[in-house]
Amino acid sequence: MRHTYRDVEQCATKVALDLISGKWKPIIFFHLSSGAIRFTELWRAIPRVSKKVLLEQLRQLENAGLVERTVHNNFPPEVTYQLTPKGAALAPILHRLDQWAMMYVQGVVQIS
Amino acid sequence: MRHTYRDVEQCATKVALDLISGKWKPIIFFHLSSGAIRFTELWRAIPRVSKKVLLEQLRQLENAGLVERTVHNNFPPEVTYQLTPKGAALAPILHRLDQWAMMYVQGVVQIS
DNA sequence: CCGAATCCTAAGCGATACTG
DNA sequence: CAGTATCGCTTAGGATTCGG
Repeated sequence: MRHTYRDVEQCATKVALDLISGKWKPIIFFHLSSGAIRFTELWRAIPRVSKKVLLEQLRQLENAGLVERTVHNNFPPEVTYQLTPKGAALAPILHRLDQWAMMYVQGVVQIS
Repeated sequence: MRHTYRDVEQCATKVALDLISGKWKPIIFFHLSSGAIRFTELWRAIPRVSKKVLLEQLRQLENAGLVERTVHNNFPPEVTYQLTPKGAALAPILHRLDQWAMMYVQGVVQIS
């Protein structure tokens, strides 16, 4: 007997994927896993993304509780972003996805 | 020294996420992990998706080599879908995402 | 039963210019 | 340096209809 979802959002996998699905979120995650980083530094590390969009993605991760935004009262302005514990808990899982993808592109996926 | 991606698509995590990001793909994955299933059976198990969209998602998974489509020469027509080994190799990773998401929605994410 | 064709809408993303 | 505002494009997804 197969299970039936009444609502799409009841699928936990989808919940997780929605949180990290965004054109630049995986890359943001990648960079933040090295530690806190300033906005402009992150922006320069990711070519071809507009500041507006990068900020949108960061806001979404922040609202999801995966990223924390810290304002340092300096001049010139300094704002850093870093992973929260929730976000960091995701890192090892994303790392496994990473490994899978590397094997995937080589067409040699066998046992995980 | 931080790494810089020249192209977004070089991010392996993004490659993987792109393959499984789609409104219904996680749910399709969930159902197919129970074994092969007929199209209409799958369609009925996922309420509120049009056949067109469900077919699109299946095609994409098929083109990605994660799902296999089998035509049985019966009448009435019978077509079943099932995970390929590549697709099945993804299952345990998705399962961990699942566990993370369940803790996430409870706000109690600690150590993975 | 399975799938293709058409039309439509909402959302994501991008380019650009501007501000404290 | 960090962020906002506006505009326009492209695409994913959905409703519906038709066909083998």
